[in-house]
Amino acid sequence: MEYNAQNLEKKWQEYWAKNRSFEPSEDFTKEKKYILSMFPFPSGRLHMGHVRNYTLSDTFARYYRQQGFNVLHPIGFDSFGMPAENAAIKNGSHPKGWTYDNIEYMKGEFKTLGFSFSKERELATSDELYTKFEQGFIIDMFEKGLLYRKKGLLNWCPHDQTVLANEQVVDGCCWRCDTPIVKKDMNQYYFKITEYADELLADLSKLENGWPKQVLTMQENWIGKSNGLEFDLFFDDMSLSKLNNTFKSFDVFTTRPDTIYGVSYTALAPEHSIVTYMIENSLISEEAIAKIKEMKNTSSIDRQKEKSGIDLGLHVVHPLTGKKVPAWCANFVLMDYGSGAVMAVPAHDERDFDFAKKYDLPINAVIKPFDGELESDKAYTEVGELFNSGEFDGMNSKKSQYNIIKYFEENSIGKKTTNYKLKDWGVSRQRYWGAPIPFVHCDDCGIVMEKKENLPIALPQDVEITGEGNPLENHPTWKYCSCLKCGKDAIRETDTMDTFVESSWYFLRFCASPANWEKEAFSKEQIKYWMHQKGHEGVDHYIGGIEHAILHLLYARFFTKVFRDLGYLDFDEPFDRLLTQGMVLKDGAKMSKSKGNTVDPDALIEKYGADTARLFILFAAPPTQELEWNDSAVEGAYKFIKRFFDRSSNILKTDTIPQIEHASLSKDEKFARKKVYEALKRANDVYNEKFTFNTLIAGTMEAMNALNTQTNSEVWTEGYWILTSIMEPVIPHVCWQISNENFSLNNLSKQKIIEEVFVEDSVTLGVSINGKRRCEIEVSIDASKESIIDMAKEKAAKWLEGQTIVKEIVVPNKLVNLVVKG
RNA sequence: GCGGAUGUGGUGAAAUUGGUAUACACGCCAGACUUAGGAUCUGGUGCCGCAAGGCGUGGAGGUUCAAGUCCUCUCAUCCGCACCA
Repeated sequence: MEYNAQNLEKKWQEYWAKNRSFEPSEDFTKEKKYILSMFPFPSGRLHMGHVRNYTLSDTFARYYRQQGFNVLHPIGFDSFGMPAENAAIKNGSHPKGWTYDNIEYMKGEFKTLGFSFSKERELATSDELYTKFEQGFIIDMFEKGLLYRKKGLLNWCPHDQTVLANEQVVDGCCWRCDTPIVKKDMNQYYFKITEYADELLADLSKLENGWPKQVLTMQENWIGKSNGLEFDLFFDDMSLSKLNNTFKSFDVFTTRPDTIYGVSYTALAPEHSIVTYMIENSLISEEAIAKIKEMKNTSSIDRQKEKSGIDLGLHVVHPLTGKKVPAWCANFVLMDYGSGAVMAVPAHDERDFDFAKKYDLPINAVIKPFDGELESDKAYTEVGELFNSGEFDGMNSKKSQYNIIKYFEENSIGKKTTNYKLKDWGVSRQRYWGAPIPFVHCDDCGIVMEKKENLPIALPQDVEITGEGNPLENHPTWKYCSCLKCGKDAIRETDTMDTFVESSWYFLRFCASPANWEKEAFSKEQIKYWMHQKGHEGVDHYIGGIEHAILHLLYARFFTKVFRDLGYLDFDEPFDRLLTQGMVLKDGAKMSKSKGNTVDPDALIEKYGADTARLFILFAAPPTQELEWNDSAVEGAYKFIKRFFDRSSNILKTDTIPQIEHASLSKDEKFARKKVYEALKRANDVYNEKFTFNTLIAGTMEAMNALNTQTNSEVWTEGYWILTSIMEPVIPHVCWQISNENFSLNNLSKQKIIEEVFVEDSVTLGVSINGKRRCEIEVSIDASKESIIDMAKEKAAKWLEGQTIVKEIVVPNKLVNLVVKG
């Protein structure tokens, strides 16, 4: 029979659907595996990155099913978000229609790719049922004080007309549309993720064995913990009266308390409250005010280009020396880190040095190298010996930090503090296509939570999406309601939630039995089973792109900890093992529509079939590496499958694996068996530890090549019994076909390794002289060391002439090395 | 600047973790079958050299009987963060 990918694949896809082949069991006594790939946004159709992602998770899922595990391999759609609204504006469609049409199409693509997802647990985060439970969690978090509303300076994208979280600002621009963001003062809801900063950082150590180092480092840097000294700088009398006694002091933070005696000025952020006060009360010149205002309006990128500042004409008193130190306003001081003010030590900090040089401020060195001279043309930032530092003179600067902090604490003039770069997560968005925030604003009662029995607060369908303003705000009736406390007229919150809220708990929702979907988000028992087993917590294999290293993966970790503290679950981390796949490239660049270098999965499947697409993707590179697309290599994958299918005509039909008497076989037959079982060994290694599917496939190809050198049909049959089993996770359709025709599907299960095939009566050893390979010898497996050396000497006689052998090394089964002199 | 990775044939990549470098595949070359081949099968293919032989894992050293693998220095590329006090 001819290999016809299309017919054969369709047949098995129908079979799997009809037999509910991939639904997890509700039997919680079985050992489980939870395999999850990051769910897609329903943008319209799958791209190759998706295909790679889901091929990887599918391969794990199918393998573990064969091994007898109860496997949860769900999929859903991260279906709220801006593109649906943008499409609506462009095409005059409704975001909901656009989204759900796309979902239908993409589900069809999943099917044609043969992905073994659970159909019954499919969800879209824009489903009202999903919104209902999410809003419930939001209310819980508000009650616990983990969600709050405050007015503040926010990242505003003028193009998307919405607020962005800090994590969503990339190089000062919107992560989605690349528009430079501006700061806007407005009300916004925040999750108190900073309350978990320490735990989010500390628990990274629990992930060390399962997560890529790169991701751990990125999260560590993002949280950005630093320890240091915090203290107040007090104004001198003249400054006090200049400020009308409104401010007595301000707070500064430093990680270098050892440089305290070198402080020669202090600098405030342009947004600092003292600077604002001085502007409002005209305490500095018009010219200075204009300059500070300009600093504030400069984008963060431009602000980095050159340091500039204004002398505020104020002085503070140095806490240890009592000397007067000038106070400046400087553009390099950030308002949202620490207290928005710094002590400046130009002698030992590059930024402070640049600024001091520019404005001719004093530079007081207090640390010198242990040996060598201090250079005066740059800041000395290394460890050294303290001088000009009062009672701390002569100390190691690193060690002195402890003593100086202690001195501040003992004298109640400062304290040890920890600062984080991580900010609270701003979650409200001024857009329509998102989950409404379930609160009501009452003139008398303030923010009032919606009652859980009223959930979901669903989106109105009859909206006009114009791109101007918030459609919920503009809707004629939706926002008008009555206060849930006092009954008076009230206004519904019209902001919706950041879509990252949905993706922060979807992996928990998948644990819920569809039978209880209406009733509850998930149950503790279900979560316990799927997320917690054998000392491991979380999803067993989580697979997705590195681009989520911070955003999604940090938020999901935060939610897990919050849900734990709310009593919904009892573990700390959501993902036990994380596999970050590499990008899919073509012509050396990331596949993208704008570059016009995409390959359409649908067209590929139509031409070659899903098995070919899957095989190529897994064979061309290990999962974590970039994958360079190559049309002729795709062709090669197709040819392999075809050969694999054609040669199955050598198999004898059987329901059990043939029992072969190894000793009676010919050399080629023995070799073929050895190659087959080597492939099996390698497969176990790859699926459980290494995940380098390219080598597993190469092993199968080697075994195929070896089988083809002999004609024993029992050896062929055994070979196919095993090879179709280990390849089934990779190229499922053709393997099910071959297995069904010949083995009644009995071989798609755990396979036993037979050790006797690896036992050989002779072995080829390489012979090296001084480590240089010269020739090889074939020796019997039980040959003595002496006889091996004799044989080696004989065979290598040519290279040994006139030489004295000084050392003889035999590495069993590998090589002989003769060390000579002469 | 800080942090994380990666450098192996013409190409994608292997190497049992210190033991015969380049498995497997793509490409290329030759042959067979063919009216034909962008089909199929067989063989060859690291580089230099007619050969003997020599040289080869970004570069330079080192440890070792033995180094792609370990150590030191260095170069290049990619990614992330970045005036974080």
